[in-house]
This record gives sequence, C-alpha cells and structure tokens, in this order.
Amino acid sequence: MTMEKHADFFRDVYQIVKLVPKGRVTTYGAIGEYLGLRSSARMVGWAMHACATQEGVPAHRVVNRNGMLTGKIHFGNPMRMQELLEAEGIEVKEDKVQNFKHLLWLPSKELL
DNA sequence: ATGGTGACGTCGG
DNA sequence: GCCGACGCCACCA
Repeated sequence: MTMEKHADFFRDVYQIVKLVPKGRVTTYGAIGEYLGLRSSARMVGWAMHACATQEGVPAHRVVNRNGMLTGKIHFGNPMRMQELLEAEGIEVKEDKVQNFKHLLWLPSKELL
C-alpha cells in the first residue's frame, strides 16, 4: 500500500539522480522541486537513505544546497563519498564541493 | 497519540 | 555570515 507509494517516489528520485552527469552534482532541494515536492527536501534525503548502498544510483552526486557532503556518513566508510567524487574529477575540501556553483546540475534547467 | 529526529531549505534578525 | 525558528513529512520510541 503505502509501500507502493514510496516505491514510486523512490523511482522518481533515483531516475533523476541517475541522470546527473559524471563529474557534476545536484542538490536534494533541486530534486524535490523538480518532483513538485515544493520544499520537502527531507523526503529526498529519506529516499536516498533507502538506496544508500544500492548500485546504479550515483548517490554521491547529491549534496545539500551549500555543496556539502552531508550524507557521507551513510556510505559505509565516511570517506567513500568524497573518494567517489574525487574519482570523477570533483575536488572536495572540508566536506565541501569546490567550484560547486559551476558543477551544479539542475534537473529543472538541464532536463526537458 | 505525541514528541523527537533527520542525506534539507527558506526566512529573519 | 552565523544562528534560531519554522516548514516540511516519514519514521521511530
């Protein structure tokens, strides 16, 4: 029942995350806004938590609106998220994506 | 039922 | 620019 609703919600979120280009990042709020969830970015975070270890979803490309790696804790190893980003050429310093503004990928703009 | 918590964000001060 | 309040909504004790 509600599980199906959640499943739909998860699918929507994951689908967008999968569209984030390698070497770019997006935010919880941007995803929520694109899905018409107004400003319940928390739900996006909740969805991401549900897929934390799942394959095929580049969860490391989702950061908060300041470009900070607030979800690093949920990657098993706290360093994992940063490593994944750096492996894509993204520079991370003090848990913050450098040049964040330039790397930001907004579904509402770049997606048709 | 209720209050606290959280991968968040906006607004005031 | 930092801090607190508030809005958000699912989850958990």
